[in-house]
Amino acid sequence: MVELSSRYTPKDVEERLYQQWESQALFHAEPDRRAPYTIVIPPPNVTGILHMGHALNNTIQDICIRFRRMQGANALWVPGTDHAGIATQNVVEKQLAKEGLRRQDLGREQFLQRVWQWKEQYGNTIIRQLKRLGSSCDWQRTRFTMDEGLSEAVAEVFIRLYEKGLIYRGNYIINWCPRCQTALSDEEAPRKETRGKLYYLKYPLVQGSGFKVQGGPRTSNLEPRTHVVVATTRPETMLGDTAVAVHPKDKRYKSLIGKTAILPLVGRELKIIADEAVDPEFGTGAVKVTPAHDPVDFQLGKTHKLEFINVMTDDGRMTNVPKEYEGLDRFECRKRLLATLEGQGMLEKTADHLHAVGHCYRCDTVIEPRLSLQWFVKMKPLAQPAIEAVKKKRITFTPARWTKVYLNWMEHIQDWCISRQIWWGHRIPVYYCQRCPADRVIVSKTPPGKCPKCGSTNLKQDEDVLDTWFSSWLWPFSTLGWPKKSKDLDYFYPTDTLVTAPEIIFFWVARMIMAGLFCMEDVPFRQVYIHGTVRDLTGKKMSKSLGNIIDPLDIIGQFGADALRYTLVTSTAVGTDVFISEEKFVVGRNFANKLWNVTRYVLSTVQGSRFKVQGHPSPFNLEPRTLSVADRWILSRLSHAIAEVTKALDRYAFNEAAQTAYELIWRDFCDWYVEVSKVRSQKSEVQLAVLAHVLETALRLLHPVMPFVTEELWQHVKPAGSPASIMTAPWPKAEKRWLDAEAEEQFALFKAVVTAIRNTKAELNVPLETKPPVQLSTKREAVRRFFEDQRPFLQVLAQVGDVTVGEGLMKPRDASATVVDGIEVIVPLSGLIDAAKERRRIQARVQELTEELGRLDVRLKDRQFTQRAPEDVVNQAKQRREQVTETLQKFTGHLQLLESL
RNA sequence: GGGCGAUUAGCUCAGUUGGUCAGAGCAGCGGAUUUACAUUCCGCAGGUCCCUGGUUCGAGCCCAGGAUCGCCCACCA
Repeated sequence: MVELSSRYTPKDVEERLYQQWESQALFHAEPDRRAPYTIVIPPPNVTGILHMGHALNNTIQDICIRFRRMQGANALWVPGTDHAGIATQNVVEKQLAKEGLRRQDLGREQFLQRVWQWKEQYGNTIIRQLKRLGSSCDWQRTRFTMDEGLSEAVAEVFIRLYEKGLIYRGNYIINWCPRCQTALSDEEAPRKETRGKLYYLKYPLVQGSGFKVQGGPRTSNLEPRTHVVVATTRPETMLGDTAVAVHPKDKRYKSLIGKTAILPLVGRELKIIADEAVDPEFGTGAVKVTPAHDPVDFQLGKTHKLEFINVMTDDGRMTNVPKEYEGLDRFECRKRLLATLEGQGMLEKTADHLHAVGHCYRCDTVIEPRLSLQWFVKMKPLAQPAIEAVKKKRITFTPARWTKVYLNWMEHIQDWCISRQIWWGHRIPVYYCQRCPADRVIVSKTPPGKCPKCGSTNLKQDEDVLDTWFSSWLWPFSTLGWPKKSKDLDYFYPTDTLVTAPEIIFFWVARMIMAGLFCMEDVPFRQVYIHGTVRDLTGKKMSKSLGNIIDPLDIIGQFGADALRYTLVTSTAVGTDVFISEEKFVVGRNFANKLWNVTRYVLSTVQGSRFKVQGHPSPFNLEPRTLSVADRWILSRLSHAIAEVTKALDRYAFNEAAQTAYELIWRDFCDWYVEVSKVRSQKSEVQLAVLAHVLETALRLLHPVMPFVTEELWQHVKPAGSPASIMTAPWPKAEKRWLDAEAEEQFALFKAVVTAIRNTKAELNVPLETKPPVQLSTKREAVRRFFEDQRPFLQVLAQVGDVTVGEGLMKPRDASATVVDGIEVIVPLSGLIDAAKERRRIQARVQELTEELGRLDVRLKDRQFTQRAPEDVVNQAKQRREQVTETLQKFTGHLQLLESL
């Protein structure tokens, strides 16, 4: 606890607190008698640094967990990182490259040592940043997907799946990244709309295959057909073509079926086959078939027993091709090949073509679909129960629309390629006996001593490692001890809430559900909240390549983590995207500052009184009779706010929760209650109690959103017998007995009258210190009595002199009168304003404005300006012109009024 | 080719089941400085709630159609 200075300095407060929180293990949770509440943190990539997406994600989770913790739940939030196989390996390889080394130079073992070294040194960055953000994770439980226990879980689930026949190895077309030189799952190879070309290639027909065409491509109409034209976006793959396919019902090609074409440049004979898979509408209706490099062609190859010719190496160079192309990069080969074909007149035409091309999600290299021997997980049997679980609402999505997205993906799920040709990761627990046939595999958690079949000790482990997600999908239970039995697992599983971004639904959410049901026979969590994407003000996703990143750590440095959290959370309605700019964080900072200062004020009023703010009894029992209307009003507002914030947090409406707390604290408490309180006798213990109580409660109410400032301030105002930290203080209860419709109505009336008087004074530029007498006229007797009571408050808040309350009061000729809620507010004006002085002031201002208007007019009439200057500059000038005109009119009105006085 | 979301004040956005919902913040403008807070206070917003129909006593809010923008999914080479 520190002395509260006049300036709020989030940096100092936050720095101190977050280190305290960490060392005191305040967020540690063990199974006990309380109801558990568990939240699953998406383990961030170990190479990652905190970006806005993380900041939003973790702020939301932290709000949830702090909210539940205060509600008395045994709240557990297990933090950690995943090993991010490809990304981490890339990082370390880059490091090596600076030393002129490749990973192969070190060898597998040494390379892995380097990666571990790197992990020890840098892998903690994001964890540290999450702490700085205020995340109240159980840091003692921090896990890493390569930890011993989690690794065991990976091997265990591999074996279980294998034994159930759900893991298999086979040659299929997979997504290959030639840069990372590994296979990728479909999810890791997102498709991007790409402007490409569609090349129309002529494949000559073997003599005797030619014939007259009926309505084929126009060029060959009525001529003896000498060739068939195929269209392709990846011409280089033609070197691996082993057939040409057409649709069986396509009249244009009917008589070509069974004939033979010649592959240009190579000279290979290609059978012309018929298959329903061919779309007669696309291209020429004839398609080249490259079974080793395209998923559809692969299928064709299988059905028609074609040859599979792989024409590319692991790094995307050509192989098994004519000499002049051997060893060329795939795109270089494409260029040269097209040039040659064109020279030979074999390139019929080139058309622009928009298509979706897979890109590596780690390095953005264009994916090469390629035939390769890999391990796969059979997904359909795993997906079925996962679909059921969601359909039966054992898991619910918020917003609900994501349910459909999830179900749609699950229903069309493809098998999952899980082997990766990298070194950093969980090595596949499979061994091959060198003496037995190659397809004989031994699946084992630990290296088997000898082949169970032939007894040979010459065994070799599979070289590949597993997809990182193959360990992440076990996170909800592997972090709690699975496959071992544990108290934690019994107590905390299934967990309650998962908070994540939409792009993670397929990668992780869906797979966790499948893994949970498979391994634990229960869902891993009950609610999934999908928040939005963080975007800049133009709606673009924040990304390094666009250069529109706002660094959360930067914001924390400038405005504080509380400000960051507040602004992020108020900028997003349930499940909508978050649009932010740097200025928006000022709002959060100002709010923290406001809290700081109002606390200072409350503490200062108490000083010297018998009332003790810190340690005052709570819940306090006040006699309703002793409360003023303002007291009753603010207590009522407080109760409403508590109910609303609680309800909002229950339904993930974080923006509404934050907004409600903001309105209560700033608009109601600071702007009105505190101001009113200044009028009353400082010795009023009732008032001091209300001030302290409302402030203290509001701090608790806001704590999940702004943990640092609320913790610090709460230490100064907490009631006797409170816990050491606001984090474990009870969540505020909405006291029904404080709900007070009458007080709310009366105080609203009071505010309306004050505002009306302020308006009148402001309109006429009555100096603040001038206190005009005011008459309030109304027929309602109760209202008259009320204002009689409120006279002193009215005088201070509206800065007025005598207040006359009556019925049917006469309005003097030179008085201003406004009616609010049936009350006529009469402010006599004569003698209030030094008319001459005011007239001079206004005239001077009018002159200034007139001159400015003149300048603007000249400018706007200048064609050079209006036509050549940037549009927004011109618009700005126009806008300014309107403003000036408006202001001038206002002043003219004032002048007229002054004349009439 | 499917699916989803958005369209409300100059800007960024709220508006839970249709009836004080036409709002907030920022920007702008006019004013205030012996103040808990200038990271402040007071006052000022007339915006066809994208368009067109429909349901209803009544619609930003429900329905149908359309427009614009954005996102996701899909093996048309």
